[in-house]
Amino acid sequence: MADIAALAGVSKSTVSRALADSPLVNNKTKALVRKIAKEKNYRFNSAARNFRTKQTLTIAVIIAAADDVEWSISDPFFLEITAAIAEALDQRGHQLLLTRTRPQQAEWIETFIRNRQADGVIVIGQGSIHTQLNELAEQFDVLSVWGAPVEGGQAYALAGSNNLQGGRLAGEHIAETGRKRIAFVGYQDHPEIASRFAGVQQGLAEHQLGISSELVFGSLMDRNTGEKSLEQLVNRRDEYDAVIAASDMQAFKVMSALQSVGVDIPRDVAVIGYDDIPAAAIYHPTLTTIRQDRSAGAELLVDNLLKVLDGKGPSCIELEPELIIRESA
Amino acid sequence: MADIAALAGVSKSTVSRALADSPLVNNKTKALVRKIAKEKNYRFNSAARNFRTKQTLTIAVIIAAADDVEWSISDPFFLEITAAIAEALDQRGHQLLLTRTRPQQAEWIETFIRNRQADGVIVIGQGSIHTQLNELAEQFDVLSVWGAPVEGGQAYALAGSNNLQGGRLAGEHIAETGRKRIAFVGYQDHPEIASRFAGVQQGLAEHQLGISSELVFGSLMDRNTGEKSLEQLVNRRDEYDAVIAASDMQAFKVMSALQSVGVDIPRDVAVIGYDDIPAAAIYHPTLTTIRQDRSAGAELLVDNLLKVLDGKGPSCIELEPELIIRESA
DNA sequence: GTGAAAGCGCTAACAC
DNA sequence: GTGTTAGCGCTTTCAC
Repeated sequence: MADIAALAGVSKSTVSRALADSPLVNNKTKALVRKIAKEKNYRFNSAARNFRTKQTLTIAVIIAAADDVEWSISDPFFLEITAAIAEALDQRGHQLLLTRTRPQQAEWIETFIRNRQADGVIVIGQGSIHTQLNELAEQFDVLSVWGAPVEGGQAYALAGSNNLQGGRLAGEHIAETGRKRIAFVGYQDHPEIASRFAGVQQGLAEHQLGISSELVFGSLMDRNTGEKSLEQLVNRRDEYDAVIAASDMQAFKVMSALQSVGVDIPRDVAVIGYDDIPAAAIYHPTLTTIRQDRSAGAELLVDNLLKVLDGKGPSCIELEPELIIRESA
Repeated sequence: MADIAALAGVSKSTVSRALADSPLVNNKTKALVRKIAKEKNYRFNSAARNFRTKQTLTIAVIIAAADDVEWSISDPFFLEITAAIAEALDQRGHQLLLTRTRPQQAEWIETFIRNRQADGVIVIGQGSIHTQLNELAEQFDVLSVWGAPVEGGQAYALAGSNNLQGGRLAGEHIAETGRKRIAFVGYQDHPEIASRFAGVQQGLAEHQLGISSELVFGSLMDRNTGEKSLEQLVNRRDEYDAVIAASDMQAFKVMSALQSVGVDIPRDVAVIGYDDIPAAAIYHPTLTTIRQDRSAGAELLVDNLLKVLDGKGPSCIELEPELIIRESA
């Protein structure tokens, strides 16, 4: 920068201002400085700038894993929304620091912020750390979370799809296609899944249907109990004619296991998923599911965070999910 | 830091050294300083540290898209290897800056490095920008690429699975299961896919088999021609009894399309993929495929990069892929 | 409209 | 083994 200043016959300050497009500096000077900077292939040193301005224009993204549930890594939905966040951040002039999942996240997030490695943090999935996230959000206004509203509210900005409505859409659709004996698969300790389940119940109730408790199965992605749940599900295959799964990946597991024992989908059993990941359109039969819009979700997460960083209060917004009818239900 | 120094009755330098665990500083002093730092909840300012040390301990990751080929975003393999890189970097004390894909990558990468936003760059997939990558690597020794060796060699560090061998495994397996009329699906302008195809040919040749040119189809992921290729593939379904696909996602598309018109897999047509993404074990029938180890690949990419950053020459390493036999072939 | 100068928080020569 | 000091490259106040 000093070199540019010397070449242009002005001071470093003027160069700085010219490059920052400050209205203070004369247009002619500005043009000259910029021309020289371009010729000399000048690039600002962002380490110095970050240091000086005390902001990094960088946002950290964490994929929160629910304990014991292999949900995060193997599920394309989380990775896709991360990619969408990268895009949204880029459009707004920010960068994305991708971090590895860790159990003791809350403490870790704090270190992260205080170290000034990122201006803010986006957490995908509340997992089971809502309380810690809340405490953290009360100290630092830098949190934006993808998940579901929690009883008692939350101090952090929240975005998510309307899981209750999504569940209802699934329940209604299943009921409308004439199915009577419904099974549900998913990890209900998770706020989002709990809402989906509640929605399913509502949707079914509108048609005088319900889910009997023996037909509620735990997550098929659980490292410890997933196998067993799937086995039970297969064993009881005569007791239901439809399965509502909490995610597409689980729906695939259900279909594959049932198909292996000769069950025809959807003739014998209808299956419906949640997320609408790309594979949903490719599976045979193609998967009926509830679509969550990742791009819209990502933009919401980013805008929410930027608002919070700007000193505005945390918002809580839910996107409307959409029923995508395909072959499986 | 000044505060900690004052509280401990030592100088800032000593605090800096104590926290960096320098052998220069007396153990007693060190313990005292660390105790106070901990009590006061001191966190170093990484912006300042980056500025001072001229390194960020951050690595940028780019997912390179081949033009017109919707390969990157919708394919879980790329996202998974990204997650594995995050893990590998973390273990080595580095962070991962995730960047959005852009057409004019080469120029962009340069800006990136000169801005000192990252110490190095990992590019996933060479796409069609091998030449630019090479030019860049000659200027800056900060590049590590996932892909396939290119004729004439490359100036950047390269890691990838041995695609020739992977292709051969697929070809041999198909031949050994008694299939005679083989089709291939994939985008051969891509160096990795070209190698896979060559390997397939070799594997088949060992059994006096080959692929007739009418049975070589373009990528099913191509935004413009993908649909048409798939349609052709279905129309000619009586002309082949096996399909070798360049990726699992394409294999799924093939299976789904064939199943929809009543083709039984694997009885009528065997299908084999490449990657072994999680869904491969879930699809019905489960997918026979060539496994690329993402964790090993990610570690290789990171270690290669760290070596290059350390001033050592770029290495070129191929991982041995593995045939995973399941139901589809 | 421009320049001079201070200083962000840390590390690393260098001195003792 | 510890302290003193300089300085990384930039932005921004303050003075003119």
